[in-house]
Amino acid sequence: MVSRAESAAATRRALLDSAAELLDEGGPEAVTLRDVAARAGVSRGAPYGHFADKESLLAAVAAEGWERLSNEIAAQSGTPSERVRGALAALVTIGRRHPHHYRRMLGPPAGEEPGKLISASCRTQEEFLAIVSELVDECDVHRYGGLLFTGVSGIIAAELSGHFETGTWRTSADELVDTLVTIIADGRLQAEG
Amino acid sequence: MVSRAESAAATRRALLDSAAELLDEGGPEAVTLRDVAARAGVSRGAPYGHFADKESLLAAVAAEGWERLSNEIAAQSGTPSERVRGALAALVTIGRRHPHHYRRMLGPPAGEEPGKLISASCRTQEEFLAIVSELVDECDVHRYGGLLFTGVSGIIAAELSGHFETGTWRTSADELVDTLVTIIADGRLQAEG
DNA sequence: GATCTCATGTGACGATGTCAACCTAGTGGC
DNA sequence: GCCACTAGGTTGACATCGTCACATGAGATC
Repeated sequence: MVSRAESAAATRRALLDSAAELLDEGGPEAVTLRDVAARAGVSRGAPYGHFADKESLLAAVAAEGWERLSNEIAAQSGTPSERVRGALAALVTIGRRHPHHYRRMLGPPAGEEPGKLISASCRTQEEFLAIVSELVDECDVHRYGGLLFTGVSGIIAAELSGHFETGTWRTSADELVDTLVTIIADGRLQAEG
Repeated sequence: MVSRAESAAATRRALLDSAAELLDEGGPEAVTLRDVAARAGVSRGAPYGHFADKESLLAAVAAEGWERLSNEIAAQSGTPSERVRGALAALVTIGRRHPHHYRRMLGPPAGEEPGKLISASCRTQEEFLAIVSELVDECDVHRYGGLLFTGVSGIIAAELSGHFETGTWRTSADELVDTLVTIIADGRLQAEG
């Protein structure tokens, strides 16, 4: 026997997991509220007891992606330079392993309560800034931190859209990420031994 | 009296324009094939005579966005540095004026014939690279050109998602774009007088 | 043990993408 | 100048989907 609260929490969790799976497997158009519910073992109407609508459910999934990235960033070790590279590598990895999830994270906040997704991304970015602050001058933390994060996001987004398979750039996303980090972190102001 | 070919071409154009308008006005979820057709003055089924499906129509709209950007890039004048900044400013402007259109352009190629969208973006990026090649060493053109383009894309994408309104980065998209361009074009290798 | 309270199940409705069949007005051959 | 042809356009129909109002039943509260 399970308490009603436990049962509800389990359902909510199952809905989030099912939605994330379907998103990973078939992209946004494969995420059907009906399929999500079915995979979670509940009926069509059950999700509405936990989420306002489909977009809110997907926003919650995206928010959890930010949480995971935040944890991975916090778990980095080594020199500041290594940790910055590691944090950005975690972002890159999420983008490659879960492209649809990644796009949801970086896309426009949807659903009711868009603030939830925004604040989740904020916490992650603050986590990243904390590492950057050990690497560059105080006055440059936000400028270079923001440039690193949003720049790498753009590079990976371009990769996911196939912009490196065409031969136009004649380079790889990895090389661009490395170039960006090197220019900012190592070349521009080598604040580390 | 109009020839059949002219009429068909006009219908196709009206469909593209209507789709672009609806996309601009209400975002992707507001783009209904029925509404597009109605605004274009034709019936529900008419679009299928010109596009394989809804995604293909939106891909064609996105491709036209790349074409316009390509023209704007080609129209830049001044020093190489000014033209690079102008080209990137054109990208920024599209993102701000037509955020939904912008996201479609940079998003994953959808619909049948994804190659159409890819090749359109390629042409635009080659146009950009042509300018960059006047600014940096030959061996760095693709690396720095790609970094500039994808980096600025990411900065603007972050802005469109509200990541600069939260105070986390404590800076603006404009400053990040300027910082990136300055570091690469002016600071790193000032190949221009 | 009676009642209450939610989480969930179910029926229904409107909207939408898509297709098949039909229609119609330019088009080309005689 | 007439006629069959053809491609673009219209209409009806269908499956699917998000969403809501209502019913239901099992835990929670007294």
